[in-house]
Amino acid sequence: MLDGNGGIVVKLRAMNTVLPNLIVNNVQSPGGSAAGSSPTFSPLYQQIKALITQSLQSGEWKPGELIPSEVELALRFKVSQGTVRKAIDELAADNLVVRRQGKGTFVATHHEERAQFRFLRLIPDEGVAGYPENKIVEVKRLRAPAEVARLLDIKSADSVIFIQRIQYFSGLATILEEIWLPGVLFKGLTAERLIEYKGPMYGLFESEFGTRMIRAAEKIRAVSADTVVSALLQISLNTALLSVERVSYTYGDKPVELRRGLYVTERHHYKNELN
Amino acid sequence: MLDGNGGIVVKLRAMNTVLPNLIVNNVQSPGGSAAGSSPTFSPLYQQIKALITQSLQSGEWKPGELIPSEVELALRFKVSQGTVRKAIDELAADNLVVRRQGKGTFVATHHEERAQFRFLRLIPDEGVAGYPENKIVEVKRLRAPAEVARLLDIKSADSVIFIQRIQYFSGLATILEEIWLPGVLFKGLTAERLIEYKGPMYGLFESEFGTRMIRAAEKIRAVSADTVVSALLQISLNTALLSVERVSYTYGDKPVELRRGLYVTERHHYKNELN
DNA sequence: AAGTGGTCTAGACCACTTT
DNA sequence: AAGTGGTCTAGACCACTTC
Repeated sequence: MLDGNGGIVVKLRAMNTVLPNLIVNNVQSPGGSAAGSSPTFSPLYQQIKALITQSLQSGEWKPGELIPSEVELALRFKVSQGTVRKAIDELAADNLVVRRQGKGTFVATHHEERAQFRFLRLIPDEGVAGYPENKIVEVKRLRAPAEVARLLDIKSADSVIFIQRIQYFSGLATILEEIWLPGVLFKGLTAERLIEYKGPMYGLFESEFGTRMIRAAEKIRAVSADTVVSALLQISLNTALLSVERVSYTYGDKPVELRRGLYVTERHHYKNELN
Repeated sequence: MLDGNGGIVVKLRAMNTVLPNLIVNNVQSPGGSAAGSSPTFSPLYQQIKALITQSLQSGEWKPGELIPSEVELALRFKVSQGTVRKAIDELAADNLVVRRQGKGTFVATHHEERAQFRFLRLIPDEGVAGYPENKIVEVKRLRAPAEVARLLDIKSADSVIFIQRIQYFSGLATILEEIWLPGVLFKGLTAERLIEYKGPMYGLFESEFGTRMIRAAEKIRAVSADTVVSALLQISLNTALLSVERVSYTYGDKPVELRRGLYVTERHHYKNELN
């Protein structure tokens, strides 16, 4: 059955008992346009990527930690270093890990300068971006409103945590934000924890609650400030504001945060790069 | 002087006269921490990428056309196919080319379904996105205002083309847009050309004026509709609108378009993915 | 059957960091 | 000196498209 000298060896290796869950490349009998070309095919490096992602999700390697070297992973998965390399390339492109030449590959974390502005796109028109002051207005638990439950993919009966906060840039109230989190994932989250914690909220979620946000989708609109909002942000009634609705996802494309921000854009703007 | 058997051969090849402009890896004499580690170093695949980009920019291969195969390019540049492959991988990630398995690699073009919504991020809240109707309000030539000249990196004395248009989604005025273009690059651009041309404006720019937009940076704010704007968009005075200021760039990070859009976000939203 | 991009391997050497 | 990721090569085979 040996029809090559390189590729087939790999397939046999991948088929052995060390990693029975690896799906192997389709080896179709020649000439057979056999019925149903298997739809479950996936390249080896994608399978390796999925396995590494599982280890990230399970916490085998925690945010900020060093993961095994490419050589080690290649031995572990019984594939070549090049295949592991391609898997890690994609994980790095997805911002799940960070490569550092000479040192190794690290699990990405929200506790880093470079990660700070990935989810905070409001930039001062002039000067450099600073991290805002944070004022927690309210924290409470309640049953999920229908719309919140729908977007978080939970039941309406389930408990959610609601947070309202104001962020100040250079002392000026600039962002009014309302956040909904699934209660089951953020059990010990209280106003005290939020107030005492300095640094980005996603850092807190990652370190204290084991939930890491890896991507988000935003819907942006322009709205007018009503009386409640204008009082909280200390602006005139009917001031035009950016409304930013965000759904954040963790591993497995699972939605774990719903957020609505109202941004004052007198001296700031939302920055977006189209590539 | 032969201290290896693989790598050094490549370097010698790269050093030959076929491509004198290729910068070769630093080959430092062993033991010599020689003064001034050359700061102009760049990996081979980056040099290949730059060479291919030059050919794209010069029009050797035009938008929509097939570029030479990886094997051909490898022969032409006297490097391995793998190195060409990595260069093209990055060009594909930058949306400068599109790979199609079994067919080849094509120069990206704005005349494609998939490219339509790369620069148009306003999405209907419900239903599927359709391409808007276009109404040209005004086209004129004038000397560049100071701010426009600054952003387009031209002189204030230089001529620019100003376009004002309204876009209708499902018959409703939704986007009021003002566009400034460097006069020298868009000589024959008239209201007639714009009106008769069906399809995306960037397609027209690419096909008729040889200027291809490859990326853009946007600044988004919320503003209130004044009397002029509310009349043009047929909305109430002081309606909150999205203001989207865009600078678009062509090859070599050269700014070639300035655009300001005012978006009605009653039934639409600006969609953004944070990765 | 031939040609294209896509995957996978194996091995060499380079650049950078730490010991 | 040893270990890490980064670059480059060479060759095999696979998947897809076209002739």
